[in-house]
Amino acid sequence: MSMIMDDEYLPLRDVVFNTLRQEILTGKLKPGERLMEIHLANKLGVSRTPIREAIRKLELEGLVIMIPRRGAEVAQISWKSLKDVLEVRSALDALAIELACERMGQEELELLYKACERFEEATETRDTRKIAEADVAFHDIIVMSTGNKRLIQLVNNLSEQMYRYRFEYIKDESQHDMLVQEHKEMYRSIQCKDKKAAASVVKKHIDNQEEAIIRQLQLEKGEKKHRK
Amino acid sequence: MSMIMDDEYLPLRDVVFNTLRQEILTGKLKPGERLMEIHLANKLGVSRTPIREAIRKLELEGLVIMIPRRGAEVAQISWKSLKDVLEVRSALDALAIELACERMGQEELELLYKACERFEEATETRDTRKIAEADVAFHDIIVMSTGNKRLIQLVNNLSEQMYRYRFEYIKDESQHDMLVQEHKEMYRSIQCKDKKAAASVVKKHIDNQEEAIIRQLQLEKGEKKHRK
DNA sequence: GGGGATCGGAATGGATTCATTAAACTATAA
DNA sequence: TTATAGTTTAATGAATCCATTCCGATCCCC
Repeated sequence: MSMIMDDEYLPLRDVVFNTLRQEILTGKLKPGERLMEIHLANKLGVSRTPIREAIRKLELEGLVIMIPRRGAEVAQISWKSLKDVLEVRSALDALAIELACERMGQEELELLYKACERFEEATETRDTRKIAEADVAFHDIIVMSTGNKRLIQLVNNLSEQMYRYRFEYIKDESQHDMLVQEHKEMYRSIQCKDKKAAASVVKKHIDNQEEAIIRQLQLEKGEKKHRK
Repeated sequence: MSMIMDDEYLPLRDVVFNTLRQEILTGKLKPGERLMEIHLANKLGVSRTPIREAIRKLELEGLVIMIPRRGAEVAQISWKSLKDVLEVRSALDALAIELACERMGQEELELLYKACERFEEATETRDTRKIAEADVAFHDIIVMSTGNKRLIQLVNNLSEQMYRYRFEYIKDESQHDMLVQEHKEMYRSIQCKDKKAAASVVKKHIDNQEEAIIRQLQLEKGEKKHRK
């Protein structure tokens, strides 16, 4: 707990919030695992208060669920809840790219082009981490260009909910060409301000992700059965 | 603080959360007003802890903003932020009604019909409160019928952000006929499973709301100027 | 007389303490 | 041996306490 005062002040509760959030999203804290205040307080070297306040926020985000008089645990991710998230994301990403068609300026368009190229380069390195980052960067430019703060917040939120699966998705190299193609199509659609085309590419993009994630889930299920 | 143990247990923080939330949404707590922990604790007859935890959740919802080392205050609603919310709501409500077209069962369809009738009756009473409730009930049926928990949560959240304006909107009796018509159209579209029509009615519905709210805002601005 | 510094009050940030409750374990009886 | 009841333990809920910081007012010096 020494590297936190880097350049700006952040209340402890927010540090804890971000920490726990990351641990849940990256799978370090597994679904169903109990979040015990004292234990976390010891582990993170703070008192219970910031832990509790962080948990309240995670609760509202749906990342943890509260059981009255029992405490918090990491929310289960069911197939259904994932489908729910993807359904909403699909609509919001479509909205985002339509707005981007209207609102993206010349400089941003160039940034997007560069991000597109960088993503293609990243796929060639086969460095999963790098690919994921380039992908996020690309999508961020689109979403940010809408200038709609609420939309930005919601999309970020929803995409983070799927991070643990995204890694697996990106690992699958057979998908890479398609991903690059889809990104290029998005770029072109925005460049031409063709809202319809843009929206349909995004929806296809998310559908692909959904399929990949479902495959992933079934794979995991299989492994579990096998281990038993 | 005595009527709260009605039938089920609710942690104090959630009681406080709901209370503060209502007061903000109904305008009892005005934008910019400071939320002082001790003061609220005295007022509500609880200690600071549940107050703080409630405020954390309100912060994540965007209803209050935290100023470091200064405390919380009720978030300002700018024209821009309202437009942002409406933009997102429009997309999500459209998604909701499209899904409703696919998924709504016969019983729910009948419920929706009844809600539609009840709304029409409510407009005739001219009881603003009743009308608002009937309106909420109608939309709730649609959103709930999607079965998408995340979508339900988000739409509820976003609509509540506009409650203070909605009252004013509903007061305007010249709009009532149009509202009733739009509700009927929504019902029919869902009944025929006509997704396109449904989505376009919803978008029109929200556009109307936006206009009404803008009128309302300008009115308030005028009043303010006048009072000066 | 004006500007700056210092002191005081007040509010938040965080920790500790106390009470309540629920779950688990053990012991006893059938 | 199993089931039930009682006890114990551990974790959350809530309140109080201490430290830090910030804003404002007053006072002193230029």
